[in-house]
Formats: sequence, C-alpha cells, structure tokens
Amino acid sequence: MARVEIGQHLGMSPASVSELAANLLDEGVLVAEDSADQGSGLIRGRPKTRLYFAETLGSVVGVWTGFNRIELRLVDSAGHTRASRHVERPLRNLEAEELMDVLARTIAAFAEESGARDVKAVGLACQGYVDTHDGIVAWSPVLGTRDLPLAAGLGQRLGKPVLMENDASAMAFAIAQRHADLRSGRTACLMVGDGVGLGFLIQGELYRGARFGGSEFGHVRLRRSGPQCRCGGRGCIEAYLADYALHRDAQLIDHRPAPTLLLPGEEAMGAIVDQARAGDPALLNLFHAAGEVLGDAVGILIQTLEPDHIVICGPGTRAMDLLRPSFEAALESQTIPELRALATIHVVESSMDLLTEGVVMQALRELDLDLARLKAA
Amino acid sequence: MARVEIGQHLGMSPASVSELAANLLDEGVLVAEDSADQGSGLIRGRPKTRLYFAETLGSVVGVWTGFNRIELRLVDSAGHTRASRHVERPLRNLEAEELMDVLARTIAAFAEESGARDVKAVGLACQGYVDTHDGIVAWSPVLGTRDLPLAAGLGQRLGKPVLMENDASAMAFAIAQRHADLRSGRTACLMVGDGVGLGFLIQGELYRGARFGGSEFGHVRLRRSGPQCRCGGRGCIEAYLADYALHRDAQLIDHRPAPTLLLPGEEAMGAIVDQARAGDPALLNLFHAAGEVLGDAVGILIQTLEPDHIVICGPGTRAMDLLRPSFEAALESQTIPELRALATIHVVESSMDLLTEGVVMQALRELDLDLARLKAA
DNA sequence: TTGATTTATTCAAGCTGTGAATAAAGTGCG
DNA sequence: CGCACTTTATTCACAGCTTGAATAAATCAA
Repeated sequence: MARVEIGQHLGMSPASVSELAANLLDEGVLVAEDSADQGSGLIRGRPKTRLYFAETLGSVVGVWTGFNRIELRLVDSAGHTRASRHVERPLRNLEAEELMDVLARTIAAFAEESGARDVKAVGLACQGYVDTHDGIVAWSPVLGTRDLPLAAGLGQRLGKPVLMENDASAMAFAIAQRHADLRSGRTACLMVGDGVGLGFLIQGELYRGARFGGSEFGHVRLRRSGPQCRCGGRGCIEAYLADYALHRDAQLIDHRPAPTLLLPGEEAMGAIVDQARAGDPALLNLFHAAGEVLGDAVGILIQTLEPDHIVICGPGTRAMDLLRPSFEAALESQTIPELRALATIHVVESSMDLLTEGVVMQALRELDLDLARLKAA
Repeated sequence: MARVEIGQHLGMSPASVSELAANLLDEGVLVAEDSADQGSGLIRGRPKTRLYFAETLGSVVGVWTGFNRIELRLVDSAGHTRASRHVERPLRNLEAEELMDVLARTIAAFAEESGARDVKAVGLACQGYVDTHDGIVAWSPVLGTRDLPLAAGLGQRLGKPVLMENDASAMAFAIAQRHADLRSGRTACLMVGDGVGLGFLIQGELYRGARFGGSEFGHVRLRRSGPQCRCGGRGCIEAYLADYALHRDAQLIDHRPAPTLLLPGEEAMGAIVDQARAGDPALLNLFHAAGEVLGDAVGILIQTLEPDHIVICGPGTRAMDLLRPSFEAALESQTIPELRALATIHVVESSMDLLTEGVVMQALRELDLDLARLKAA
C-alpha cells in the first residue's frame, strides 16, 4: 500500500504517515517498493511507492490439529506462505506429555525441513473449548485430556511463544481477511466439517466470550432427543451436520458397525455425497435432516445476533446442494422476514488449509498488540 | 464524584481532570459540591469536593409504550427523576397518524403537568423491531402499523429530538447502570414480561445488530410445533413465557374463551401464579413448560455468546419459584459444565418502571455522543 | 521543455495530556 | 494555638503527536 492510501484508510494526514513510515523504514520493519518495477503508465502524477512488510523479520508457524491430521504452514513477516504440509497422525489416544512431545517434534521438524531458522511464534488452532488467553484446551473432541495447558507445554518445548485459537474463529478470521466486505458490521461464520463451530466477528474483530475463543455454537441442542454427540449430549447441531455424524449415520443405514466417531476423510465423505446425489433415499433423508438443522441454526443466529453477513464454510459445504432445500425451508419458518432480509448468506467453500492462514494472521495480530502494550508500558 | 476519583476511573492525571473540570464548571455543565455540607470528619487531608451535573441544563422524558399502558418519566440533567406516572391507554387499534397524535399529546401533557419547560429530548422504548438509528418501528406487537417512522413523527409534533430503543435493551441498560459488575464483560439480559426480549451488553455498551436494537431473541423458535406466538410463528420462546401466553393458556385450561393476546395486567397474572402455588396441576404444568423453555433459552445464550452474566428480569420473575426446577434441569441438560460455570445467573425483579430510566439514560448518552460528534466536526 | 498532476517530505504551529511543584483545606497532637 | 501531616486541587512548563501549508520529487502530456 502506498502512503497516501494508508492515510486515507486510517484517517490520518499524509504528513503523519510519512513520519511514521520513515521510522519503520529505518527500523527495517517496512521496505519501500522498488520504483523500477512499476510499468503501468496510464496515471499521471508522481507514482506511488508502495510499502511492504519486510520478509526478514522472522516467521510464524500456523498449526491446526484435527482428529487424525495436523496441518502446518510457515509464513514470513511479509505474509507470504513459505511452506505448508499436513501430517496424518491421530492424537486422540495420547497422554498429555506424549501429545505435547509429538506436536512439538512435528512442528520443529516442519520448521527445520522448511529451512526456517527465524520462527518467532507458533499459532495453534483446534476444535473445542480453547482458552485463548491462558492457552489452555479445556475440552476438545480431538484430544483425550481435559484442561490441557497446551500453549505453556509447547512453548516450553519449542522455546517460543505459542498462541492458541479455536478453529472456527481462526477460519472466520481468515475468510474475513480475504473478503473486505465481511470486515464491516457483524459476521457470523459457521464452519461445518469435522465438527461445527462458530466464529463471530464484529467490525472484523473476533468476538471473545467470557473465557473461551468465542462461541461453542455447535453444541447447542436443537432436538430434545436427537442423535448422540461427541460432547456427550444429544441432538446438538454438530450431531447432525458434522462429517463424523453423517458418516456414522450413513454406516448405520448400511447396517455396518458404526466407526467410533473418527473423522472419515474426504474420500469417504465424497462417496456418501455421491450416493445421495444418485438418489439414495435413506441418505437423502440424512441430508434433509442436516439441512433442516442448519436452517434452524442460522435462524437462531439471525434472531439472536442480527448479523450483516452469515458465512457457511468448511468442508461440509461440499454437500450444500443436498442441504439447501430443507435449509431454506427451515430458515424461512424460523425467522422473521424483516430480520432475514438484513443478513446476506454466503457459502464459502474453504478447506482446512485456509484455517492455518487464519491462525497465523491472528497470531501476528496478537503479537503486534502485545508489542504495542509492551511499548506503552 | 471528586476529581481524583474521576482521574483514577478514566486513567487520566489529576492535572487533566482539573483542567477539563474547570472548563465544564465555567460552561455550567458541572457544579461543585458545597464544601459546607460534608461533615464526616474521619479522613485526614484536604477533603474532596465532589462534582455533579448541573440540574438546570434541561430535562429528558423517557417513555415506554406497552400493550395497554404508557409509562412516563421526567429526569433532569443531574439525573434526578422529577416526575413519573403511567397512563392506561391501548394503542393497538389506532391508525398511524392518530397513534402519534395520542402519544405526542400524552407526552406533552405529562411534561406540562410536571412543570418541565426545558425538555430537551424524548426517549421512547417499545417492544418489537425498533430501528434505533432511523427511529422506525418495523414491527411491534404493541402497534397496529408496520414500518412506522415514530421518531420522526413524534419529533415533528413535539419539536424535540426523539430517540428510540428496544424495550429489552433499555431495561438491560438500566439494570447495568445500577449494578457496576454487570458493566464489565458480557451481560445478557433476558426480560420476561409482556413479551420476551434480550438486551446484550458488551463492556456496558449495548450490542447493536445490523439494523434493529439488538436481538429479537424472544422469537427464536424452540419447539417445532409449539403454541401460537404474536409474531405469527409457533413455538417461539415468547409463546411460552410471556404474560399474554401464560394467561391465554391458563384461560384455555378453564375452557374460557381465550382473550386475544391482550396484556393481562399484574392482578390477573398474580391470581394465576397464586393458583399454581396452591397446587393446581394444570397450571403447574404450564409453568413447568415455561421454565423448561427458559432453561433452553438461557442455554442457547450460554453456548452462543458465552456471557459473564445472565440477568433474568422483568415482571415474569414473579413466578421464578415456579419456573426454577424445570429451568435448572433444562439448563443443565442443554449446556456444557465448563461453559455453564462461566456465567453467573442473576434474577432481578424489575418493573417496567425501571425501563423508562434506561430509556432516559440511553437517550442522554446518545445526545452526548451526538454533541461530541458535532463538536469534532 | 514546460505545465499539469499526483505523491512524498519538511517544518513550524497547535493541541492534549503529564510530571513536578505549589497551594489549599482539612485532621491530630502537644 | 500552632505545627506537622495528609490528601486534594491547581498551575505551569514541557514533551509528544498530529496537522496544514509549503516545498520537493517524480512522472505524463503536449
């Protein structure tokens, strides 16, 4: 971005921006665009020299731990992804210490093989009740242990600050960074996949609950005696919509023994969706019920939060065509037209890959704020 | 408050406070305490001179329009209530113009008889979808008309600015002003009475939805084929908990013709509650179902917003003893212990009288902000 | 080459808020 | 009564931040 644009954006005078930019350029935080590589000679006037973050200020690793997969991403200080990969590794049955050892080794190995010798921080997202402030995972379907001080444990092992985030919040943040219009007003971002989570943004900032990342919306009970959920309850939103639930119920239809809530993987889910699209009535019923729950869920969000935007994202969007009819019917019967009209509903097909981007950006943000606080004190 | 205290509160140096206070004292906005009327001679040091808002800067009228009642309150610029009263008057069947005439006359007459010649603004709260920004009532069970530009209409008739608010938001604000601990963190204030509304506060500030005051939580549908609601839907929270609903269902039990959703009034509701307390099984069932809905509703709030405080208030708290058993059972089965433990639940018995206080305070706040914006521009 | 146009920098000036010093207004004790 | 002590309020010079105006810089168009 050029200095003038920054000024307009922040409501500051060009003079102030210039002054501040000069400092940051001196410190090496920013680098100025090389004026040579501009070209485009259609605008008159002195061409703007864009400012970028330096690439050499260190990098950040973003991690997502799923049920049997770890996603990793390395991002430098300019925001470029330097490397990314995923590791198949179930974590569920590990003891606390072992779990943290495995995670720390995985992260360290990834940084090593990516040639990153300047990792300044690690951002880690997972499902469940994540205390972002203290870095504790109170409960997660992914982990076997309760109240795990994951940030501290990993931080000690890696010798770097570790920042934690709920995975739906991280995804919401990532999506909002990509779509500017989602950063104004209120955006409720419902992530459907491994589980169901909600990231809620007010003016582009993540809403924070009393302790945990934000909202544990996936475990709102919508049907009094619905199917079993991983949280121990019944009839939660997740118990209808999450991959594990759809997969389990599909297996039950075939009279095969239900697998124990394991994350099925994209191929298995794809097969189920294809079979339903081909007209399998029992599977269509499943998606019909799931769509209805999704409609009710979005309806509750609309009536309660009155958001400007609702984003449905995550791997679960793969079956949006199957969900949509009952989704829309339920939404319509659940909400009042005046309110429904206020919220635009976006369906964003996003993979868990995007999530690590959100973790990194959120971690960078937090680090910046920490730095600012430190400077102020 | 004394100058030092203001400084501590705002994180400013005493020097700055002194300077600013001097200006405001000059302008007559503040008045200093008369040092004579202090007494209490147990603290050493120079005694603090408290600063108050002047009483002579004009007054504000706060109004609440219920189903068949109008509550009015006159508050001076120091925050003292100068007069308050209520008028029995159904507004439901009036045409838009007539309705605004009646309201304007009622407000003007109240101000007149209270001897207020310096009314600077009017704050008006009512149920339903209130566009606080544009002062439009999109829909209200209290009014017969849709999309009524009430603020503009009344403003024109009274020659003063009229600020609108959703009634549950106003109540939430009033309660938070009285209890300092509710002003930090997130407070969800569920008002049960004429209808069911939610006022949500973040750090003492009212949460604002995309267009309307905040949340239309009363019309979340909890039971797919529940009783009829005033909004036209079925199974809304309101359709179980609101006075009109309880009254209607109680009448149905007695095989009397159900009155058409009119607000029953305190005596009629008291009679129903007494009869239930005496052990009437059918009525106990009614309260049992209502308590269960209340528990589910609070559960959804906890899972979605993760508030620090939940306040149950309004006339509906009169039957809290009858609601509590099923309320607590439902809440427990609906929420996860970790989250439930974060929120403290307060039951605040509050009458609609308190509501007008909230309207006035919110109106004053808005006026202050408007002034500040004007000064800045 | 000159003028037009837009971007960036410099600089003096204004505003805000702060620490230090000082004044003010009491209490408590000999 | 006067003196030490304590806490509150005010004054004032000063530092920091931001800004408008003036100026310089970098390009295009004719």
